[in-house]
Amino acid sequence: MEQNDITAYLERKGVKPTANRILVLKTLKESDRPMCLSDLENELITMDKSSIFRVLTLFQEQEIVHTFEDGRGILNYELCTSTTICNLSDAHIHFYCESCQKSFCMDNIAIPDLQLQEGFIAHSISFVIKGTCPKCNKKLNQQ
Amino acid sequence: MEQNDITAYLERKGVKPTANRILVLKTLKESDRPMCLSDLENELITMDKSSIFRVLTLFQEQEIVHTFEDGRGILNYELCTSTTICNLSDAHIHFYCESCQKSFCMDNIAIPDLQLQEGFIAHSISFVIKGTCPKCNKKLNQQ
DNA sequence: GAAAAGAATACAACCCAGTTGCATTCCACA
DNA sequence: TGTGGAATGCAACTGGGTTGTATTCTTTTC
Repeated sequence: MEQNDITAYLERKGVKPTANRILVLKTLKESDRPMCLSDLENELITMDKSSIFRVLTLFQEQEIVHTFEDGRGILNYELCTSTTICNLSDAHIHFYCESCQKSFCMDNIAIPDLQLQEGFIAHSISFVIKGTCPKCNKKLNQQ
Repeated sequence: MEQNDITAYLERKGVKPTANRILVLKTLKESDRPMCLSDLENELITMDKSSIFRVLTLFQEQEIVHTFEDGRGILNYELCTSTTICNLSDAHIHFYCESCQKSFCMDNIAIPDLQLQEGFIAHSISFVIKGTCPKCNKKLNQQ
């Protein structure tokens, strides 16, 4: 994605496109997997942790990213890919690899209708499967 | 549940039934909901946090309790109700109330078969629905 | 029944992800 | 070009979880 596109996208979302915000959005876009705060810290050595955090918080408010907890209880950030992705209806499942500590999107697994007990009202869901990813399974098998 | 039953249960699980361990197990048994470390801290003022933690760790190893993260990324402890509850096959969904910060078991909602992508191997699952519980919804409606 | 060995516990300190206060810098607009 | 508000960096804090270690308790052995 071009710098111009990123700028335009931020503006469309009502966010002033500062250098840092462009940087964070670009990094998230270029990553094929969700990232946590420390992932971004390691990637963006020019930015302070608190600045990254505030950008991510803003992005969340403007529904540019959404979050979920991986298997360790650590927040992961992921770009919203459509206007509706943040809604309950099309939330998706994440996979957390206990070997390499990375999170993956399981876009292809649909979450079935869940019939909650009387009185419970759902706002969001967080479905995480923990295990080992293909790469790590391969490595483990070779040993 | 009687003290004797608790003692016997611990012994059956290969755990020496010390006063603290009996206390923790009793507290968990008497709670109708999963508890986190600080819940137990507040309840068991005679016990140190680290002691509770070590008892819970031991209970986990002996499959007396299992854990899951609630919506805040905080570990919750819950008694294993059968010999198989800790397996992937009969894991269940939890509900986290964002209003009162309590976790609930949704025993009655079965988790459907999940077809993972090639190469991924699941060890455990953690499905949490966030929202508001019946009690809080009632309160909110009255306002 | 006392001493020795080992397990359980309390206390204190630490780790780390997340968060906040505040001073400084940047930038748009007058 | 000066000014006000937004954005940022730095430092410090919070809270859940965890660990090292000294002390206490329990069990074993003689």
